[in-house]
Amino acid sequence: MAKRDLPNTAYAVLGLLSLHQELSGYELRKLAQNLRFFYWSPAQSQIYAELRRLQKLNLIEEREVKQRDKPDKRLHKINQRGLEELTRWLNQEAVEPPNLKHSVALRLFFGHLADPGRLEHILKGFVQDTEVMLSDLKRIRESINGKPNLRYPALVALWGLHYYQAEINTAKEMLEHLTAQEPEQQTQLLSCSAQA
Amino acid sequence: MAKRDLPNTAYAVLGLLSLHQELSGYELRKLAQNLRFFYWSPAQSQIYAELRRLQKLNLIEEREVKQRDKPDKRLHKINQRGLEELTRWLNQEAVEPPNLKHSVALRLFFGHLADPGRLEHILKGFVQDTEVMLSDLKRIRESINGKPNLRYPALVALWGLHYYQAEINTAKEMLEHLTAQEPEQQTQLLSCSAQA
DNA sequence: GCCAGCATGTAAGGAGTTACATGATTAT
DNA sequence: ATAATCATGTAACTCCTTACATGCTGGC
Repeated sequence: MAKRDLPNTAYAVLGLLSLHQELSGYELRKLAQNLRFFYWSPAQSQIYAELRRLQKLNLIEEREVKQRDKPDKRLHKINQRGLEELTRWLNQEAVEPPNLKHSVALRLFFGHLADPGRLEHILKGFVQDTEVMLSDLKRIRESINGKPNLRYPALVALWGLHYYQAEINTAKEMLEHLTAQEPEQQTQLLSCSAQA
Repeated sequence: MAKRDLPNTAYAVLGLLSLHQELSGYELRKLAQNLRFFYWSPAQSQIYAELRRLQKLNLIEEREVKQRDKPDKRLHKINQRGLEELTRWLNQEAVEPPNLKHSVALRLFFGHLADPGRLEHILKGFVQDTEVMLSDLKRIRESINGKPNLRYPALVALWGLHYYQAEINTAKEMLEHLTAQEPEQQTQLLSCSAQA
C-alpha cells in the first residue's frame, strides 16, 4: 500500500508513464511541458526528484540503456503497483480546487498606482503571450486529435483552447475599458484637434 | 532601496494596505481572501509572516491598539518607502506568466484510468464549485461597482466573471463529449428498449 | 455548554525553484 | 567557433502549508 497522497506532480509523472510505457527523465521533461497549458510544468530537477521518489516507493522500474553517440540514459517504466496507485488517486482521492496565480490580474487589481500606459502595456503583452500559447496548443491538438489512446488529452486540449481564447477576449475587453474611461487629458486634446 | 523582488504575496499585502490605510493581520487575511478569485489566497500564517518581513524591510509601520471586549490588535500601515516599492514593482518589474494548476483538467487528462462515471462526477462537482465562486464574485462585484477608488478591483472582478462563466460552459461541454461518446453498452441497451 | 468570531503567533516540513556542474555529439 | 540537443544530477534556498497553541467575548 503506497503511502498515498503524493504531490500531484508525482501523479502527473506517473500518469505520463502510464501513457508512454518507457521514458527517460529527459523525455519525460519534454512531455511534461505539454502539461503547462493547464498544469504548471515542473522544473527539470523536480522531474528527476519525482522519479527518485517513485522509485523509492516502488511504483516504477528502471533500466539503464547504453548509447554510443549520446549520453547513456535510464528508462523508467510504471509497474503494477504504480498503476494501481495512480488509479486510486484518480478514482478515490478528493479533487483540489484549481490553483490560479494570475500575476497580470494582480497588477491590474492595484492599477491605481500604475504609470499612464503601463496597464495597457502589460495587457498587450499578456495578449501576445496568450496568443502564442493558443497557437502552440492548436498545433498540439491537431497532432493528437483522432488518436484514440489520446482521447482525454485531446479533450483537455479543447478545454485549453476555450480557456486561452477567453483570456484573450477578456484582456482585450479590459483594454477597451481602460482606454474608454482613462484618457482625461488626451481625450480632450484629441477631440480638440479632431474638431479643428 | 528595498531589496527588490519580494514574492508576489508580499506585494499583494502591500497593495491591500495601499488601498485600506490601516489594517490588522486578521482584517488583512479576510481581505486577501477576495484575491482568491484570481490569485490563490495565502494561508493565515503566511499573512503574518509577510507583515513581519515588510516590517523588517521598513516598508510598513505598525501600532498597537488595546481593545476592551476583543483581543488587542496591531494595525499595519504602508509608509512612503512601501508605496514607492509597490509602485516600482508594478511599473518596472517583469510580469510573470499566469500560473495555473488545474487539478480537474489534470485528472481528465489521465481519464483512461477512470472508473465509469468518475470523470462526470468530478466535472459536475467542479461545475458546482465554480458556480459558487461565480455567485460569490457577482455579489462582491455589485458591492464595489461604481466606487471610484475600487475601479481596478471592479475591472478584475469583471474579468473573473468572464473566467468562471467560461469554465462552467467548458466543463459542461466536456460532460457532453463524455456522455456522447462513452456509453458503449448502455447506448445499445437503451436503444433496444426504445425500439421495443 | 459550546461554537463562532476576533486576534496573533510558532514549529515543522514539503513542494518547488534557480543555479551550478559535467560532458559528448551534431549542426551552423 | 559556438550553440543546441541529449542526459543526469546536487545544493541551497524560498515559499507556503498544516497543525498546534492561546484566550477572550457573545450568541444559541
